[in-house]
Amino acid sequence: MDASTTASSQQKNPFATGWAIAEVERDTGIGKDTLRVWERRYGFPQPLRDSVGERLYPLEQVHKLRLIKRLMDANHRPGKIVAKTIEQLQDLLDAMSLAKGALASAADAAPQVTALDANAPWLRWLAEDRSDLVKQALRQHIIKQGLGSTVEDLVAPLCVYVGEAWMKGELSIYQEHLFSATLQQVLREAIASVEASDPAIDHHPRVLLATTPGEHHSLGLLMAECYFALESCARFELGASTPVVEILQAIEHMRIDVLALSFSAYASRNDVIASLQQLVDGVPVGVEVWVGGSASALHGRSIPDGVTVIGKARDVATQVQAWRTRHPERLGLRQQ
Amino acid sequence: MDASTTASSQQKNPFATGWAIAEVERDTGIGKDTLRVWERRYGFPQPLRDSVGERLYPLEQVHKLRLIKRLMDANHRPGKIVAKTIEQLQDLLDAMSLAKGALASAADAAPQVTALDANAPWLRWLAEDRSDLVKQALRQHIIKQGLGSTVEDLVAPLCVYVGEAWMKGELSIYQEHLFSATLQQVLREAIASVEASDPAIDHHPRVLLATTPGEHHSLGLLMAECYFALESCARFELGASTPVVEILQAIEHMRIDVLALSFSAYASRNDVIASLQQLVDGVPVGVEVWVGGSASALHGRSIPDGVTVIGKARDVATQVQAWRTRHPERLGLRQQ
DNA sequence: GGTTATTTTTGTCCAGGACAATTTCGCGGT
DNA sequence: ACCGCGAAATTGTCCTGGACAAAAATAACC
Repeated sequence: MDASTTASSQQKNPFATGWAIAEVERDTGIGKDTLRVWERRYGFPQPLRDSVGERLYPLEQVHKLRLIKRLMDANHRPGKIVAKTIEQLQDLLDAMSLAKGALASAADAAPQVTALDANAPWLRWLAEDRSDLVKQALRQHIIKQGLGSTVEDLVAPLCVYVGEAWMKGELSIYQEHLFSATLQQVLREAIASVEASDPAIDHHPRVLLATTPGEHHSLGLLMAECYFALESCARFELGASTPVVEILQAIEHMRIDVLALSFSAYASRNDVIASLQQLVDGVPVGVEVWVGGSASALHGRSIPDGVTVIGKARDVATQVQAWRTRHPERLGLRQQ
Repeated sequence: MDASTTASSQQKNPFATGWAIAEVERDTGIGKDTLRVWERRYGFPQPLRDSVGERLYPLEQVHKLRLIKRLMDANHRPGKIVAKTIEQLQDLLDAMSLAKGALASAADAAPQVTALDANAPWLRWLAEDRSDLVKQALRQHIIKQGLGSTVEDLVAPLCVYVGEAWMKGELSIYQEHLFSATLQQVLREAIASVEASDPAIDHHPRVLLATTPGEHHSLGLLMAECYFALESCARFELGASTPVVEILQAIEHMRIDVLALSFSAYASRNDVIASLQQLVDGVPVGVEVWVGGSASALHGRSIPDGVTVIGKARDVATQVQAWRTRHPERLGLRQQ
């Protein structure tokens, strides 16, 4: 299958025995200090040394480090997994996506199944790098079924599938990046055309969309934005990984009514709760905090008061309508 | 009600006397090791210590470090400038930017000046969070002057201005995020409409657009994409911060002809060169590597062989045409 | 069950030494 | 004056091994 993929990556030195520590850090995202301390504590990685005594990581170890990083992003702890073999790690990755799939289908089976049928070709297209076909099919679905249905019934489950396929190693990172870019393109396009044909005069609530530091996935936010656009709200995208202080400042300066946040499945429980707490404490009175995403912490009971948890993307529409009945005074104001 | 929890709204420490070394590294781009060795050798910076003995850099020293970094990007040597006062450094910088301004205006005075005049209102709009006005004006400019001219004469200088304004503290981070999002929206919109009305049959060269790990700014890439779209190339966006190995894999699987990279001004010299070296070494024969952006390392002499440095965004068009005359065999192939 | 203490785990920091890679300098030769 | 070329200085990164706070897991408690 992909036995050939490793060939191109090594042609560096006359003595291509491995990578220097700085290169490994860049590639895996694991810091130099961390790499050294793992070696000391767990005995892995165990790099060779060059003529000067500097670490030289063989390709296989770099590969294993990449797997470990994936698992750690999914809240595994290094002490438990670093000693395992590559096969065991791969099994863990597979098992993880299975467990998650079971959980999701238990929660709401119906949409999963319909999406599943439709997905078969999608995943193949992605594996074959035919993002043009994906784009085309998505556009068609939007025209036939509408943006709302596309997001809920197609895009959302598709994201789940891609995440799982990535975990299992069926898709590589670049394919995931490509998928994300493709999706963004189509959704933004759709949002623009919704906006262009929007007859609404009033655009309240004014919504700020953001992600807290450490959360780099912004697809969830984009999906939410689709619904806000359909409800003709004024939307302001701060993008991923914005410091809490900056979010608060933006809310004040821009007379925001609703702050919309998104947390992906791999956000750490504490980060989620701490960020939310900081935000609800710092937000001016009258501003609401809505949060969505697949982070498990959102379904717990330790969410701070004053936070509205949005389960399914479609519920954004409901919430907007509820907000409007709660705030009749804001309507009819012609703003900006 | 939760007056007791106000502790969380506090920024960081009870004693906010300075920044930790990791924060300084992130902000200045100077590595931790380097910061420590400067302290040992030159006596600067001389951070305070917290209760545990860890370095705490006062704001003034961080500011001075920023100035030093800028001078070093312009080929100054640390041993010569680290001992100088802030005023002396500022003088050096002023002299430098004067020299460069003179150089630029000698080369092509007209666009510089026109852009500058037009900017005054733009910056004010940004400071007042009127991204709607920015968006509208950009769209108008595209219609009147075309996408190419808009990118080169408006968007590019605007980015420079925003970067400077941010350095001077006239804009906050959230405003920069907002600006970036606004720009992206308009440019993507323009690219889509260029693509829709593209009569070309052949779409070679096939271009992969990406950014190496650590580089989170993708605006430069988007500007380049505009020109690729105008030349009706097939474009594939990998997005920001993609590991080198993944880029190489994508190139092989997708039969890419040209890899387009971008490095922002904040990229560290070594990262730029190391990544480029790894890429040209790993790329299959026949695939070209083009690189652009405001990173100072690109103008140095240590760029690996086989890399094409693109100075101005407009030159992308020239390069594409040159590529096509170099590869007559690829033209006329109807692909995907 | 849910909340609070205690223990373990884990990432980052520190000091001070070393060395390769780059740049500058000194010098002789065209 | 210009150009090459070895020697010397400069500079960033890597090394070891120790330390500790922040976070997570576990235990203990109400």
